[in-house]
Amino acid sequence: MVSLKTIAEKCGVSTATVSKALNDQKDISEETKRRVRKTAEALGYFPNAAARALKTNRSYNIGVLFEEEAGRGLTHEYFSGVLNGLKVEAEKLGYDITFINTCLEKRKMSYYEHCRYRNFEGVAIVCADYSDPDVLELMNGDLPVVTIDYIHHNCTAVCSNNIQGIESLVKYIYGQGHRKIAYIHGQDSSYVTKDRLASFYRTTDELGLKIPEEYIRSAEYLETKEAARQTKELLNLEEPPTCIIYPDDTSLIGGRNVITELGLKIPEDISVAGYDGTRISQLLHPKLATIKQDAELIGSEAAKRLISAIEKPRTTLVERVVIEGTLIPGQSVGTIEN
Amino acid sequence: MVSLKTIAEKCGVSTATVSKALNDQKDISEETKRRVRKTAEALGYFPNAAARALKTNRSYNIGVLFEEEAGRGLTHEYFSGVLNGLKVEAEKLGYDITFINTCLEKRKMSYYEHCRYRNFEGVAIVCADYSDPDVLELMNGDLPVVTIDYIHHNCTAVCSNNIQGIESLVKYIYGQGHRKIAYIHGQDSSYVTKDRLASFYRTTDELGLKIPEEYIRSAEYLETKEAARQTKELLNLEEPPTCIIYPDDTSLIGGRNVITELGLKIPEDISVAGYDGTRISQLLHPKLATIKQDAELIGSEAAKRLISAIEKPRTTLVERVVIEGTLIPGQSVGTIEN
DNA sequence: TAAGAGTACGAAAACGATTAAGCAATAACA
DNA sequence: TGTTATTGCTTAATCGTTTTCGTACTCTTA
Repeated sequence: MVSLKTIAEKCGVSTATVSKALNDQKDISEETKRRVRKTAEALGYFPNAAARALKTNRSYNIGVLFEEEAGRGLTHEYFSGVLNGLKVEAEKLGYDITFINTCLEKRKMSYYEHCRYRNFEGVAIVCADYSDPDVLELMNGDLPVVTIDYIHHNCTAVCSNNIQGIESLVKYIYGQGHRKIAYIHGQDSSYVTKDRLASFYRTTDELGLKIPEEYIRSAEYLETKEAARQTKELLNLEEPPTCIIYPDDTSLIGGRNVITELGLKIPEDISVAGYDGTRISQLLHPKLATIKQDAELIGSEAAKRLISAIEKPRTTLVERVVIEGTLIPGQSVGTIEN
Repeated sequence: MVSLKTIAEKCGVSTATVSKALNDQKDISEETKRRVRKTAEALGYFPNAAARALKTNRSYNIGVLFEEEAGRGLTHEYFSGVLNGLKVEAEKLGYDITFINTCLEKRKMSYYEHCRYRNFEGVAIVCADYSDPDVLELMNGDLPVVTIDYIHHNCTAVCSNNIQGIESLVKYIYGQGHRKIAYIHGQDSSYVTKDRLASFYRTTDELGLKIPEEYIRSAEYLETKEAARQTKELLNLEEPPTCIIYPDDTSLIGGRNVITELGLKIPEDISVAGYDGTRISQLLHPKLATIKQDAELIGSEAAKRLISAIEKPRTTLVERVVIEGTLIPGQSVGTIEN
C-alpha cells in the first residue's frame, strides 16, 4: 500500500511535508508541492479514510436508517425516492452513505452504537419503527439527526405536507362539483395518517360539506384487498359517494378493479383519487387524480439540512421543513353539475 | 470518548490486556476478562471502526455501485429489489453497505479509488454503465467484485436466467394455443436483451413457429409510449398477432392502454405478456402473465458469493450463478383452439 | 532443586494520517 | 550590523486499536 511515507521517501522529505503539500497548506513551497503531487500521482497514491478518520474524527460518512415496515424494503417507491434524493445530494456535498443496521460483525448492537462505531457524522432516518426504543436512543443521541415524515423534538424533520396535500385534493374534487366524497384512509398511528384525516375533516367542514360517518373508512397503505372491500361497501350504500379518495395510488388499484368488474366506468360513473403520484398512476387510463409527493426533493432537502448541521453545528437550527405536494388532476375525477 | 485506555486505567491493566479480554483471547484469565467486560459495559465502551480498520486492514464494509441509467435511480423496482436482498444478506453476515460514488469530499475520484479510500473489502455492481472505463477499472481491480446481470471474465456474476425465462413464457403461450406471437423487446445492447431475443428465436424455432419479421419490434424498457406505438402498429397488421410479449410489465401498460382504447379486451381479443413480475402486474385485472425475477434472491446470492470471496479468497471460484425466473400465468393470455 | 512448561500480563511498535511546536536559513528593517 | 519576520521544512505526538515479543511468576517433573 502506498502511503504518505512512500511518497516522502521518494521525494526525500518528511511525511508531514507530504501531508501538507497534498492538503495545500501554505507553509510548503510551490516547488515542493508540485514535486509531491507528481510522485503521489505517479505512485497511484490515495489517502486512507480510516487513518484520516481516526486522526481528525471526521468520517464524511452519514448513516441511513431504512427499516421499511410494510415488507417492501427498498422497493417502496416513495421511500426509495427519498433515499435516492438523499444519496445524490449527499454525494454532491462530499459525503458517503451507509445503511445503519443492528448486527454488524455478527454482534448485536443498537443503532446508536453502530453509528458511534462507524463514526457516522450524522443520521438520516428515512423510515423506521418509531416505537422501537433503539430508534429513540438514536434520536436522543448526540449526533445530528434528520427524520423524514416524523417529528421529534430535537431532530430536524423534513415532511411531506399532507395537510396541504389532502386539502388541495379535496378542493379540486369539490371544484369538479362533487359533494359526496368518501375517504378511505390508511390505517396506522403515524403523523401522516393523522394529518391527512384531520385535513380531510377540516377541509370538508370549511367547504360546508356534511360527510356521513360511513364515508370515512379505514384500510391499509399499499394494500389492494382491503381497499377493494371498502369500495364495494361504499358502492352498495343507499346513497353512494360520487368520488372516493384512497390511501394511495397503489391501494386505489384495488378499488379500480372492483369498479371495473361492476361494469362502472371511471370517471363517468364514479370518480377516484389517490395519493403519492406514483409512476404507475400516470400510466393507467384514465390517469389518476393524485397528489405527487416530491420524494427526491424531500431526500435532497434532508441531506442538505443534515450536512449543514454537521458542518455548522452552531448556526444550524432544529427545523421543520415542509415540502408541498403537487396536485395532479389526471382524468379520474369527473365533473358534476350542481 | 471512552477507549481501551479509559477501561485500562479503570481496571488497572494495560490496553493490550483490555483488547485481548474483549476479543476473548486465551491468554487472559477469566477473572480479568470478567472485570474488563464489566467496566467496558459500564462505561458504554464501543470499539472504533476506523482504528480497527487501520490496524487490521479489515473494514467489514462493502461498496455498492448503483448507477441506474433509466433515470429512476433507487426507485427502479427490479434493481432496488436486488439491492434490498443484498443489504439484508450482507447485514446478516456482518457487513455494512456503502454506496460507491465518484466525488467524495468534493474531489473527483474513480470508483476504484473510492473503494481503496474507504477500504471496501468487496464490491457489488448492481447497475452501472459498463462502457464506462471507470467501471472496467473497478472490475479489473484487485478487489472481489460481483456483478448483477452482467458477465465479466474475472468477476463472479449473478444473473437472472433470461433464456429460460423467455423460453417458459413462450412455451406457456404456445401451450395456450397461440401461434402468432409478437415480441416487442427492449432496446439496448445488454446481455439481458440479447439473451431474451436469442431465446425467443430459439424457442419459436424449436416449436416450429414461423415468426414474421414484422412481429419482432424494438421499444424501450419501462417506457410506455414506444410500447403503445408498436402495439398499434402490430394490431394494424394485415395478420395481427394473437399475443404480444412486452419488454417488461411497465411498458406493457402502454400497450394495454392502446388495446383498451380500441375497444379490445384482454385476453378475449388479444393476449399480452410482460416480464419482471412487478407488484403492479398482479394488481391489475386481468393479472398479467409474466416472468417473475426473484430480485431479492439475486441480491442475497450476490452478497453470499461476494462475502465468501472476501473471507475465503483461496477457495472461492469466479462463478456464474443463474437464478431462474418463475412463470406467473396470470389471466392475460387466453386459450385458442387450433 | 534445577530445568522446563504453562499462565497471565505488559511494553512497545505499528497501521496512515494530521498538526502543534520548533528550528534553521533567509529576508527585511532600523 | 544586529534584531526581527518570514519561509519552508522536520520532529514528534497523537488518534484507538491490534499484535508480537518479552517477562515474571507458578507449577511440574525428573
